[in-house]
Amino acid sequence: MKETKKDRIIDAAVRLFYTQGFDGTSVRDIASKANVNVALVSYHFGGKKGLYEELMIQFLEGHLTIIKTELEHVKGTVKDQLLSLIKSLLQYQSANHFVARMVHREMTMDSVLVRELMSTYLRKEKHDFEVLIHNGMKKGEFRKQPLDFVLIHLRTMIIMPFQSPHYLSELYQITTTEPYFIERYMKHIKHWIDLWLCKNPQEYSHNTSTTFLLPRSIS
Amino acid sequence: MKETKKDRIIDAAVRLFYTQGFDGTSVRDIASKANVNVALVSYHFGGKKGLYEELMIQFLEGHLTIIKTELEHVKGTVKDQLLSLIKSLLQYQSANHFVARMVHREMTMDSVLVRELMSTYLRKEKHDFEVLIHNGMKKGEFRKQPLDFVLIHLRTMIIMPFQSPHYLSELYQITTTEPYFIERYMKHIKHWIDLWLCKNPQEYSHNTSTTFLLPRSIS
Amino acid sequence: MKETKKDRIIDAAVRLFYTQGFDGTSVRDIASKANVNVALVSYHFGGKKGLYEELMIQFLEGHLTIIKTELEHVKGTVKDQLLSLIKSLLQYQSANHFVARMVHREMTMDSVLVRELMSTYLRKEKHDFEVLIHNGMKKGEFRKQPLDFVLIHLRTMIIMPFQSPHYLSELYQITTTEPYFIERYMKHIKHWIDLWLCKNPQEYSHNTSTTFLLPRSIS
Amino acid sequence: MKETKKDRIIDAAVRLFYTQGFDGTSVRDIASKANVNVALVSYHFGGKKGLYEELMIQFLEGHLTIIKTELEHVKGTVKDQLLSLIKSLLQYQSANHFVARMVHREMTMDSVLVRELMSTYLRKEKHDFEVLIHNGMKKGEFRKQPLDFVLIHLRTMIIMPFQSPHYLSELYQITTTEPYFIERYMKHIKHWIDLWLCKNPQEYSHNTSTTFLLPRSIS
DNA sequence: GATGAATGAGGGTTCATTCAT
DNA sequence: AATGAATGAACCCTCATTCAT
Repeated sequence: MKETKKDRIIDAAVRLFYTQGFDGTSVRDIASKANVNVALVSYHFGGKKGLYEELMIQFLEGHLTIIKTELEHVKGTVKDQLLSLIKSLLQYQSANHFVARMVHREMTMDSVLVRELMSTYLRKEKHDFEVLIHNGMKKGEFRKQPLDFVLIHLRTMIIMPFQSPHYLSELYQITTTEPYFIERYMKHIKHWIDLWLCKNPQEYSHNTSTTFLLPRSIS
Repeated sequence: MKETKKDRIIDAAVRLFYTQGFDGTSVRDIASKANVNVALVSYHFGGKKGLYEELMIQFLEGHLTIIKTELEHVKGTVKDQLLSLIKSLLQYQSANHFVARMVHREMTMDSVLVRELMSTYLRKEKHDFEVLIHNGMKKGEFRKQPLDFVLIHLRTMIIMPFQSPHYLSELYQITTTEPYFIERYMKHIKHWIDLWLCKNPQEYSHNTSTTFLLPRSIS
Repeated sequence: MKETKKDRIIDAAVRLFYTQGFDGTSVRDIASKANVNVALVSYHFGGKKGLYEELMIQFLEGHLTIIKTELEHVKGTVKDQLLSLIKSLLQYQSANHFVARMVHREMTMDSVLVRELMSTYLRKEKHDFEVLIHNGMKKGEFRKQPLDFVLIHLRTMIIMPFQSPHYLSELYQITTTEPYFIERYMKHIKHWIDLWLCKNPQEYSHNTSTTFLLPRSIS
Repeated sequence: MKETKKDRIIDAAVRLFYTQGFDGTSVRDIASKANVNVALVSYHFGGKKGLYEELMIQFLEGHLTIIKTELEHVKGTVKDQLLSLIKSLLQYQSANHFVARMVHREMTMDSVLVRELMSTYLRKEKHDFEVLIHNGMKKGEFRKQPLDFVLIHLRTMIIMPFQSPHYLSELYQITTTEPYFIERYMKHIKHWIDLWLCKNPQEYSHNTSTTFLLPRSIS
């Protein structure tokens, strides 16, 4: 059950890519952090780029798997399905938050790799969400409205905490990987769904335990 | 009135950093794209890093200037102020969309520079928005509610189109730099403000000219 | 038993530093003279500076080792010890005359490295000679006299032929690395010791086989 | 009577060459230390090398001038002439100790320049000393003996304090530029001349005011 | 599976100098 | 006399990868 050198490389790589990006990380950095010979990266992954792509693809495939599983197994209203799906995606990112940030950042690049991954994975993701929302409309649960900005908005909310965890922690002292964070954030998203998608929005009960007003320095 | 070599360097750098990131761009790339000697980068900016930071800081200071100017000059309801401010920020980013993406991406890094810039610029930005929203609450325009996620949500919406323009264009054929984009997107944001912040949300009139239903491939 | 590339680098470096000094020698010079890839210098020695320091330290440690060995093993009068020690040091420098000159020149610089090496190696050397001369005085072999200039004078004589071999060869056609040179020079030093240190100086028999009078061009 | 920029360059250059050597000093270092535009070095001296050579030659010509003047004007015994000459040379070097060390170090290089300067200046210097010592022998003041090592020894003593001032100050706390140093050192040299050159050596009176025995740590 | 030596390419920066002003 | 912009060459070093062991 021991950790292989290959695993050690992956661990080290994830952490370094997460912090410094792809170009900012050298194979030597990875190897030395993994306490492993430099040549081993090329041996196991066919080079730095191969390692990187493997990490990206692993993450994105897990992502798609989550979506697929959710859509197949969850019953109930479309809204329930949607909420369950979002929560799963948040948990997935939280469990892999190093890779998550790495992927989200890389996706802002203009590389051949990104273009390929977008065509392959994000297009699928987009399609699944489209179908889901569309179902909600057909069943009368959701208000009819243009889909594009809704989908984009939804995705942005799902991704944001793991794309800019640094911003949240630095300016709001919010740790996005703590288990309680997801619950709090889910309330926020639920509120958005009620307001934006649903026909008869429930009243949103404010969680008064959190910051309600401005810090003293402002008032 | 001619374009100096220093300007040419800036132009080239912005485009390359935008596409490939900081570590993915070499000074030789920049110099050759600017049709300029390599040494000139060090001469004018004290090195690649200096050039990069200068671009970041210029952008962020312009950003803050916009906010300050808006808050001082715009009259009317708080909602009007907020909408005007957001529109200005979108226009500013659109006018500098290369640098914008560059900055937004860099802000997801864990570097000393980022930490400094966050403390300096983003903290101020956060504070100004806090005051604005708080005013809206005091005057009874906005519903009272916890501020943190509202602020984060707001900022995410403002930044998103320029942080991931690639995603929008690739999957939705939306060009974020076209003038008409801002108007469309402003409607979206206005809707969010009405639903989320205001007490008596106006009815949101769907712009039926845009995609209403799913693409044919789905139905 | 073959010569490794590392050795080849050392050989080339020694010769080049000797001729052109540290700053006057480039790693490319070294690598190409050693018929070796440039990167290998950094690989084996951690860079040009590392290589340089390794050479310096190796030489100085050998130097100290000579002194220690001599002082431990040589019997007889103090004068005998002194003469034997000096001869060994001359031979050591002669055997490593490239590095010797390199080191002696570097020691005239005002660098952090030099300050460290002086504190470490030359202080020890000075101390050993002090003890030796002091012993000679206690035993009545040497005349009592202030030590400072004596030590400096002695050291200068030992070092001079290898610090300025060029001067000797250019103006006096004296090759400091020929074996016969050391014997000739030892007579000179022996004379100085007799005159300066010893109580009853022996008569100094001039070696009439060497230049006695001025060259014809003068007379 | 104001200091011209040209002078400022010379001052700065002397100090920097003295500390870091020729290759270790950049034109920018010099210009910035002199508070002067970089291009001015090329303008006034035709480049870095030109400046360097001018400094070397100025010093060596002053050196030769001293010798010439001394030999023409000083009367008395040959020994008196020699002592007066040596003292003048020490004072000259002391007055120009920055350049002195710079020149002495450069003279250990194997460059075309050095070869030329040796042929031109040091050969003359050697010749003048030869004549002087030879005169002393003819007049019966000095013992007849081979000249080569005597001349080399003499020159080494004259140069040493300014070639390795750092060694003296670091290990013996001797400041070679203090006025009193020359007087002390002259006694030492006088002693050597008495012992080595003269026929009836006077008794050497030890200056008991200086370190006589070993430091406590040794005894 | 794992390693240390070795490499060619390219990294960013500094160099001394030139030139128009 | 003096300058700031500009340059081509060279600087040292690190890069990802290969290969014999």
